[in-house]
Amino acid sequence: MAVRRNRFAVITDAAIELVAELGMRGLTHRAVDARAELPLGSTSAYFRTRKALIEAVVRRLADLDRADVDRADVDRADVDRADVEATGPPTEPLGPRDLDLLAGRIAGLLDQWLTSGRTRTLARYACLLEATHHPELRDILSYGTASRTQARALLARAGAVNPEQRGNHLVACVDGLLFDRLVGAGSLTAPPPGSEQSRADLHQAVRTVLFAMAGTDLPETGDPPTRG
Amino acid sequence: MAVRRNRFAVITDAAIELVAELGMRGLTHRAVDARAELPLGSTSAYFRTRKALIEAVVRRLADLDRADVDRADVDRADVDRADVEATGPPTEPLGPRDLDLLAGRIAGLLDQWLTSGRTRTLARYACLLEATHHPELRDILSYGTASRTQARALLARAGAVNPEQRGNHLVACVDGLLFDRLVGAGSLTAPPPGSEQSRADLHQAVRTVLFAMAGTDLPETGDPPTRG
DNA sequence: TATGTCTTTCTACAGATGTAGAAGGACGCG
DNA sequence: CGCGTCCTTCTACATCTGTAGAAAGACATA
Repeated sequence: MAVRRNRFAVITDAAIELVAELGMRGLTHRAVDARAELPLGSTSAYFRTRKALIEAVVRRLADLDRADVDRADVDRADVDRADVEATGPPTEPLGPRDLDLLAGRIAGLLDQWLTSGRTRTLARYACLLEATHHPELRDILSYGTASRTQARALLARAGAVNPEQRGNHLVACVDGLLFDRLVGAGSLTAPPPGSEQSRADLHQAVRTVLFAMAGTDLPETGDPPTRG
Repeated sequence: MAVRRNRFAVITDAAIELVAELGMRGLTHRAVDARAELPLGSTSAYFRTRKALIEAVVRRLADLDRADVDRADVDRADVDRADVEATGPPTEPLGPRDLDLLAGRIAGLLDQWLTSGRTRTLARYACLLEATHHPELRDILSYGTASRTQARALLARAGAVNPEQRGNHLVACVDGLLFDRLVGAGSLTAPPPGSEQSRADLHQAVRTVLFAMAGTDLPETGDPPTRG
């Protein structure tokens, strides 16, 4: 059983790499065998049909992502610790300083997904697109569920006008910023990913959106980020 | 020549449909023939290699999208006509009313891409992902170039602090909102696409982001959009 | 009408792919 | 040790796919 569980992980991880590097088209039983350095036929034995293989990949991605978001736990904990003086009840409203801190943390998570986690992020988007024509995948891929929950709670605490709606908008916008950098859409002018400048730019964007969704005026910041 | 040009359009359009419905994996020479109701082998004759076929699809998508964005021409023209009294030079700063108008227009364009243009939008995202591992595609797919230009100009006119940067952020966020609705990520709670409620929600989101990026305070609006 | 040049259609074929089942082997249990 | 069960590996095969080239047809010009 332990061996079997391990095999599952080995296979799905190799599959994720393939999807990230070659797209959904590169996801074949034999290719996974080769990538995972398993004897030919292994993947086919574990996941008899291609659909089963894809589902396994999606499941794995969903698990990994959920763990990521939960671990990051953008709101809560440290924030309360950050402004210690306001150790009120959890409904204590978030101030601009808190939002600033949160923006930084969200940007950090995104940055991680763009650098060390780039493979998984690419695979995730590929699967999201795949889920468009395979509805059963969408149920597995509870995409953004964790982040959505956090965003709503966060905005509620910040006193946003409509936390449910705004939470969705926030997640969508932040995902947009992520995707934009992922595919390097504005590659001509954009700073190289992982650079300090890229990080700062991302931070700035997240900050702006977060404050907007929270319905709070942006506080004056010492460094109006200049670029170009 | 006219015939040939027509064939190109027929083939690439059929290919786009396939990509939208089945993903990149569904894009094969023979499948395109079938979909376009052309004799078997036609697509293979026009685009000998698969790479050539993909490039043709990407090229077509880029053309169609550019035309869309240019036609929409979110800024300019009507806006100047809208507040007639301020028929100043084109550098006349945009006021909140103008931004409101523009937000509505952007939302309208997005709505169109989500309903009647859904096929093309899906295909575009598939190609964007494909461009990740085929750099040569990225050059063709000048993704968001037109919209980015418009966004920068718009924000510059609105007096944003850093139009270049903010323009990119705006486009990224708006694309995020588009993608979110496209894949129906929050499908459980989201209103059905094309509905009036969906449109209103989208409008609200765009409005918020636009004002944030323009660095302008949101004016009080009579209808604080409630949902849920 | 004969000829040459395109375009279009058809055919071939090597290799990849999805899927199923047989063969082989480890391992615990009587 | 013999046996049954599960996991693993190997093999088979029908189908699909990419790609190339031959055959057939349209069409203008001499």
